[in-house]
Amino acid sequence: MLKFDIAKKSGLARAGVIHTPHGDIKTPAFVGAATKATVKALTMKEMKELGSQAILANTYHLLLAPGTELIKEAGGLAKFASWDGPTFTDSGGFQIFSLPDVKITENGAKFKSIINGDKFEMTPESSMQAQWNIGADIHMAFDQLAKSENYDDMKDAMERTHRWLDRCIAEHERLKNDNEEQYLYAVVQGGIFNDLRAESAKYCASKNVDGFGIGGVFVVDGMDEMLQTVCPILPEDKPRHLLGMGQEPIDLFVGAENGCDTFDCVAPTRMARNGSLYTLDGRINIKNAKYKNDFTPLMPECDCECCKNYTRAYLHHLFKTDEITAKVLASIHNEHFVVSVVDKIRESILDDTFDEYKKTFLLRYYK
RNA sequence: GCUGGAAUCGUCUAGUGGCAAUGACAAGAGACUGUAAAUCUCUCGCCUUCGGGCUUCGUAGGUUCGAGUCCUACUUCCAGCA
Repeated sequence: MLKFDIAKKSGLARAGVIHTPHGDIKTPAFVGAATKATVKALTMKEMKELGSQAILANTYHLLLAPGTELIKEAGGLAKFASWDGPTFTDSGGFQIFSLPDVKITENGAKFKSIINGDKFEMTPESSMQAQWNIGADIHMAFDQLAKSENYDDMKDAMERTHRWLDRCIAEHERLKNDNEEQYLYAVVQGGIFNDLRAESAKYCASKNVDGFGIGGVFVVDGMDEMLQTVCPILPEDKPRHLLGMGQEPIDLFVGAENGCDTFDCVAPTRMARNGSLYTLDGRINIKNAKYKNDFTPLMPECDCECCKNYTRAYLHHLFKTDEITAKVLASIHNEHFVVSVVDKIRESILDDTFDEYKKTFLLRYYK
């Protein structure tokens, strides 16, 4: 069983430590999205230096390239990517949601390769096998994230996710080896319907898993209420990962406040590549003409490599001339921004100043 | 000096009788939440009560119902010959 120590609780919120075979994660923590075993535009050294504690890769993408057997041969994801720290893998369930032409059957989901168009099927069993090959510390159960706002469709997807969870657990147990430690999170679904969310949380809570992912969240309007439904049902002594949330700082506050321990999101690095950068006063588009002559740091209060050494005018120039360094510096900043926001949330839980920090931060950011 | 060729939005470019005029880049702005994303969308002559109105394709004339497109002259540039 994955070891998770809670150091401090405050309402539903908690600060703790997840002990993985590749190291500890002090929670709440923001996990970097390393979909194809790399955080886009950043080296693992830069990820360490900006304060990232863990990364999350994607099973579907690594299955297509370079293949999960190769990652196993390389010694596992962390070694392959030269990441000295904890790792997660997402199951490929999100691709059911995001890719076109996905066919879902009871057995699994039929995908088309985005690389060469080859058709293949991913099942709960094959996702587990792939994740064991990849060798991340924490695996996600193969789930179905549905698009629908129709209750019956959502219920179908949730129930299938539950049946798939049982198959994931069985396959995970079968693949367990006494010499290896890899852990499985069940994923709570239910979309925008709180009664389904509650049902899914109860189902997942009843299973012998190491933690929980909460999925399909960004389709929800009012995450607060949904988390207040789900988290109290989940066992307190196991970690919870809020899948895919973190573009908006408020999501990190609301997530942590309601008992989520880890987060991942592609938005900070994607937005960085597109020139949308976080500051304490909200996001700015550094490509805008008004930054051409702005010789101040992107965010004076920030201690990342980008903000300590470069000006907005310089970043503006790098973006306008389409220099690779623009994306590197912007990614360092945005990733550092969300990582440090969550780190400060942790500190504020530990010293009982969460409410104050949340209020001050959000008031300024969304003024 | 002679003989050809060329001049279209900031730049390059499409266009050979019905055109406010093609495409690319540049410029201006927006989007992005378990990454098919170094991507995508919108604007890009002026005005508009969004119906439309007005002024445009080196300059000046001409032919025509109608000209960026045809004719004449001029200006500038390019190539070849002197």
